[in-house]
Parts: sequence; structure tokens; C-alpha cells
Amino acid sequence: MEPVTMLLAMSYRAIGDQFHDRLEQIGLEPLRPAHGYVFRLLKAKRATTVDIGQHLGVTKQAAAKIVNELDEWGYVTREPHPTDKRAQYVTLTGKGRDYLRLADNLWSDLENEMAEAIGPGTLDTIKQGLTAYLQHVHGDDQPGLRPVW
Amino acid sequence: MEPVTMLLAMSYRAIGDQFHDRLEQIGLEPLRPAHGYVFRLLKAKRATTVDIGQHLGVTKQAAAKIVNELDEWGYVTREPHPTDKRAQYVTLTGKGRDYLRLADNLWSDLENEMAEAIGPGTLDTIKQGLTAYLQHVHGDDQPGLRPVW
DNA sequence: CAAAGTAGTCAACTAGGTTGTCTAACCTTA
DNA sequence: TAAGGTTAGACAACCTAGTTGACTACTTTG
Repeated sequence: MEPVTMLLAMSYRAIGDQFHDRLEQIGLEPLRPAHGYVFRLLKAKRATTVDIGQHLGVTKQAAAKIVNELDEWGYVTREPHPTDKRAQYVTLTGKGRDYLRLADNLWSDLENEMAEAIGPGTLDTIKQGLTAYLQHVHGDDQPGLRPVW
Repeated sequence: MEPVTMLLAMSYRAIGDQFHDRLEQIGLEPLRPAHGYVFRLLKAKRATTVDIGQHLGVTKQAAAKIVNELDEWGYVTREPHPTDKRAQYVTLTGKGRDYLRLADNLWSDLENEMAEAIGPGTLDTIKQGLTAYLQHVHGDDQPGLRPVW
């Protein structure tokens, strides 16, 4: 049996590849994973560019490039931070929210198919197990999302 | 609960970060993940540069660069292919096998710690579940190992 | 209120891939 | 057995997505 690390890498790749293929099929602009993960963060909480970099696991400069792209393409805008004049909140536009909704549907389709393929109970155990592992390793300040290759 | 994709990405990163840290602690040259994954492949079977590229999920040119590095650093050598004069088998040197042995120990330490943290049964379910999922998605020709970011 | 720290921007650079092209060898198949 | 298509590997040019470092404006802390 493969070591768990390999299985994690291959599974992440496998599900990501499917996501990417289906995005193309339905004719949606194929943003990169990082872009989508930014959307998910912005849906969950208000965040600045620095916050985004931390969440992704890249430098703030790299995060700034991503945010610039999303801004140019009309998915996000920047708003002044209410108390800190240096900072700006990055927020989703309508276009951004639309994209996120479609992408979320796609993710949940894929997750449902996974549940069907390996059994809902098994999927549940996987999710709970990995969640527990992350909690065990990093406590409450989680590592970046970006896989280090 | 986070979507399973996020959990896969974060878990892969978390375990990989730990591996990297410990490699440094014990003073081993911190090769990149790709290098280690090449070692593992070469241990399992004879492989050419093209095979390696396929296994990693990168082009043969990218694989050739990695093999060149490993060769310069003394971890692998090339041997003529017995029947195909174009091709060369890439094989581990003693130094390569030594490195692999240490790295494998480290991986199994980490996997044991994971088992301890979340329970051996849970880990087992995770591994079997992911294996089944990969089989379901890709059948016998597995996707590349490299996470697409 | 001075010193240290932080958000964001700009610029230069690098790592690690990509595509495209070529040669020599291999594999049909007619 | 010769012809046409395919494949392994090498070389080169290029590109993408990150990095480090430096700087300004603002904020927090002792």
C-alpha cells in the first residue's frame, strides 16, 4: 500500500483535474485553484491581501498579484478598511459570487460522486480523520492551503 | 466542515512540511519532493526518464532536468537499456539508496504519528478509501503525483 | 512620543516548469 | 525490406508564479 502522503497527493490531483475539466466543459473561465480558494475565503470572512497570502501559504506579494488579477477581471473589489488606513478589505463582486456558486456546486458534485464511489461512511471518516490530523499538527493556526511541490 | 479537496491539500502540505523540517534537523540534504518521489519509483521498478516524467505528472523535459540534477549530485546513474538503444535506465546509486532508506524511515515515523493521533483504524480507512477513489477515477493508469496548483 | 511593527506597492530575480525542434532508433505494415 | 509513423532523449527559447528586498505610510507598544 502506498504511503499516505502519496495517496493524499494523488487524490488531490485526481479530484482537482476533474474539477478543472468540468469547468471547461461548462464554459466557465478556468481560473487557477488559488483564485477559487480566495473566493472561498472571502465568502467565509472579511480579508485583506495579507490575510489571503497567509491563507494560501504564499507571500503577501504573491497574494497581491492574485488579487490584482481578480480585480482586473472583475471578480473582486477593494474597500477601505474601517479602522486601519493602510489596509483594504478585498470583497467579492456579483460576478465573483456567481462564479463561486457554480464552482461550489461543482465541488459538491464531485464530493457526492466520491461518496458514491467509496461509500458515504468512508468519505465521512476520511474528512473527520484529516480534520483531526490537521488539528493535531497545527492546532488553530492552520498551514497554508498551497501544496508545496 | 471543509470540502474534502481542501482537507486533502492541507493535509498533504502539513505532512510534507513536517517531513521537510525533520530532514533539515537530521542534516540531510533537503532535496525537493520530486526527487524523493523519483527514488521511490526507482526502488519499485526500472524506469527511464520518460517513465519518470509520466509518474510525476510533468513533461519528459522537466523530468530530464530532475534526473540531471540527481546524476550530478551522485544519487543516480544512467545505464544503457538492454534492448532499446535510444533509451537509458535511470538507477539509484549507493548514495541514492542510503538517502531513500532514511527518508522512508522518516515517512513511516510520520505515518505512525498520524496513526497515533487519529487512531490506526481511521488511518487505515483513509488509505483504503483514497486508494479506492483513485482506482475509481483513473482505473489502472494513475494520474501524475504532482499536485496541480 | 519614540521605537518597533505592519499593509501594501514596486522592482529585480529565480525556480521550475512549458512548447517546439531535432536526431537517432524503433515499430509497423504493405 | 523499405517507407512512414512513433518514441527516447537533448537542446533551446520562453513563461508563469512564485521569491527576496527595499520603501512609504500608517499603527501599536513601551
